Amino acid sequence: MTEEKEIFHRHIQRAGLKRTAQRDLILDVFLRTEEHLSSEDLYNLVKREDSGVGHTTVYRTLKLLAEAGLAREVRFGDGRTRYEHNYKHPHHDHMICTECSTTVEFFSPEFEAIQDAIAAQHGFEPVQHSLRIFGICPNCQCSARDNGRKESAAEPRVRFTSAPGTH
Amino acid sequence: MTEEKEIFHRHIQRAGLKRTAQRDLILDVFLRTEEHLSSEDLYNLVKREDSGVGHTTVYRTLKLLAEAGLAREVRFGDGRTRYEHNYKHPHHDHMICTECSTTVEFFSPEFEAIQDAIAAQHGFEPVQHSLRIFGICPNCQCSARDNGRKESAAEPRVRFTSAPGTH
DNA sequence: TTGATTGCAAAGCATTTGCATGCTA
DNA sequence: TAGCATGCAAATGCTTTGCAATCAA
Repeated sequence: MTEEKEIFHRHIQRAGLKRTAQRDLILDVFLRTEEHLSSEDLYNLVKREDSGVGHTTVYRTLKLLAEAGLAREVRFGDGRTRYEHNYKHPHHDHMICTECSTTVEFFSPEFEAIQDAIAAQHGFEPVQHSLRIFGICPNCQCSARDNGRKESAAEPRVRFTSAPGTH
Repeated sequence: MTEEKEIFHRHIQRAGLKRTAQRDLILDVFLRTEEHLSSEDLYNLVKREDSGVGHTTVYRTLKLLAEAGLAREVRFGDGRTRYEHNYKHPHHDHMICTECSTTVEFFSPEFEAIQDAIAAQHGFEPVQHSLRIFGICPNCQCSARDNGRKESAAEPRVRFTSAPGTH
């Protein structure tokens, strides 16, 4: 954690920016929270410790953290940007429950290999990738079974709406 | 194409909806365009043929097409929803150029297999997935070389901004 | 005739920016 | 002291909804 702070301050210096109490606090709270935080989530957490910090600053600081390599943007399909730890949290992908939004992180070397192969096949120089598997988590599968499949074919206007996320 | 229209009308009937000239036109234009269209893109195309059609109708009709299984939502990381053909355009993933936004579609059976395996590993019932590989396309790699790497390390406020898309 | 459809205008939302004030370096 | 940072308010951009008028079945 101290290491991350050093990285942050070094980044700030290199970029000709300034160290401030807000930025320090925001980084601190971010580091203490092992979750996928939206700028608003983090804002709420930070506000608890210093109600004077504004949403804008949190938003801007998250971008700064991403620049510094400490945070990484993730998007799960609800229209909001989240951030996860990036430093010493190597690349991984996500599986997201379409029912309860629980997310599981995973890493598959085979995946990485195939991806590079595909990129090469098309002459692309790979930069990054985003893989999200949407599915129903074990928990929600059980609840569905318990509830005895509530939606059969009765409603007047059927909800055909496609599953969340992108394809 | 006639087939798609039948599917659409059948869907409309089944759902107790109504067939309208606007919907027919929107579907028609959509089918004629083999691209990833945002609701606004499609709106602009449709307007050329009937300036009376509103953006809202296009937007709503695209959702309808998705329900009917004719269109499929895709998101490439700029914050806008696009639609691509879904009928007789089996599942595939995308590779997106971070420079010029060119997209290449691809399909990898190995991928599909591994994904199911991963889902199973975690007890998830897979619903769908989204894989996007961001990279630099052959074309842009050349232009970069031609321009002699314009950005070295001179600018006052360096752009560390992370690559587009999610991770 | 009934109820879905349309399209305008306006609301929602998350994100981003303008700007006067406040603070690091 | 110069110039970056802050945070409020307001703008943005895309998406979604309210609603009165219109139209398909």
